[in-house]
Amino acid sequence: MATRTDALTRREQILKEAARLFAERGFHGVGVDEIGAAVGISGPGLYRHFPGKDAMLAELLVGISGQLLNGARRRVQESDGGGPEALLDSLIEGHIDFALDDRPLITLHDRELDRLRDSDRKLVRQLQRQYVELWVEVVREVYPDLTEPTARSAVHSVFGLLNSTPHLGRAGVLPGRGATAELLHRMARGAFGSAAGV
Amino acid sequence: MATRTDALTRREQILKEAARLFAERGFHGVGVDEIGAAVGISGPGLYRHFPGKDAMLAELLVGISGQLLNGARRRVQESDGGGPEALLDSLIEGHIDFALDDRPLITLHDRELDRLRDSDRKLVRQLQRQYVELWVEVVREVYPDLTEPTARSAVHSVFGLLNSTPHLGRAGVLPGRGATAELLHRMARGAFGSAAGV
DNA sequence: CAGGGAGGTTAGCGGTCGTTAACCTGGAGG
DNA sequence: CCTCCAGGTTAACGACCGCTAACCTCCCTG
Repeated sequence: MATRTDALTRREQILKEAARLFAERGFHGVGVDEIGAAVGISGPGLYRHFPGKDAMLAELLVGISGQLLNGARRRVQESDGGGPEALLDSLIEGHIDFALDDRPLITLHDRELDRLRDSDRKLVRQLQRQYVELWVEVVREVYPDLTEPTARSAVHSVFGLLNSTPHLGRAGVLPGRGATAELLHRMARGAFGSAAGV
Repeated sequence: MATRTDALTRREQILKEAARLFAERGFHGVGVDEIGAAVGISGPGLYRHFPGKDAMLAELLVGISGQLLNGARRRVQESDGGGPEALLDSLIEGHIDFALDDRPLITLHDRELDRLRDSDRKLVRQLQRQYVELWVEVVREVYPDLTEPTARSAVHSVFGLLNSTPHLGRAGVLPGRGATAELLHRMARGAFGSAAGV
């Protein structure tokens, strides 16, 4: 998942620090000078890499949505034989990995969407919708009693549950990463099960 | 829950509209002129009611946290006899009512906390912590196998689930309010149950 | 009926922020 | 060795925004 070598491109450095700062203080709460300072250059030097501040946010949000969707599609394709239960577990696992490893991005994901230009926002929304629909299909295979609207609501709610990781202790004080992942996984399955008749 | 009559005070109007705007575009993304326009006065007229823009956000966030905590405490006191299961159901119900009826406030609640002055932020955090601890105690009575850190993580996660309502269809297209509340309630209970051994 | 405060108004100041302009510099390539 | 460009720098502009100042006008009260 890294670029080519282990070192980050200046461009990737900028995106990473911008994501962190946007998540911490909000898009409007961070100045370009701060972003520049975070990567060791100052202020307008950023404009050698991005056409503007908006473009950084757009690239981050489109990247997040695309990454989630692509990961889910890959899991669907690699799941021949395991059955829908195993596939749902795989989707949950993938989402949890993302939520635990890229907390700032998860935060941005549903917080700063409205700051995008119309075209970018529509693209992100489309990617998000496809991701949701993919989940809805799998969930309804596992729990056939769920109607489609109910399944969709349930999926959104489980996303809320899984995306709660930024609120779990600023430093991962509580249990270790593995235990947290397991807990979230069990709770997600339990929530889906209770959404259906079970 | 209204003031004295049915009509809102100018001050309450302002708070309500400010909450909506802050939730939609973020604290820094809304200007005082817009807030004023939303209540029919323009710009600096707001300063007859609040010492500054920050004060509006502070009052909103402190109000939210206090309202949640007080509601929960009331439910605890009124629950003599029902047993912990009924009490947990009552807490869940109260939180769902709040999440469904005051979506903008729920959004603000965990999004703009960092924009507060230190003292206000500490107050809000303290109220939030008390609210969480109250839940943790009740949850551990219902599911004694849960360790305290696990129960706390589970509570945060269930909050994430319940607070997902802003993402469920901008207009309540899907099921009706009652059905949504029921669904969220079942999912929350299922999530707690699966967090414990069940 | 005088007067005064509550609750508006508009004009404008001061600071911040995104962006552009103009300039500099080290290192790769012919 | 000259050139040139990628990737910086600082200065500065223009817009916007929070807030204050100064002023106006009802309406309530003694």
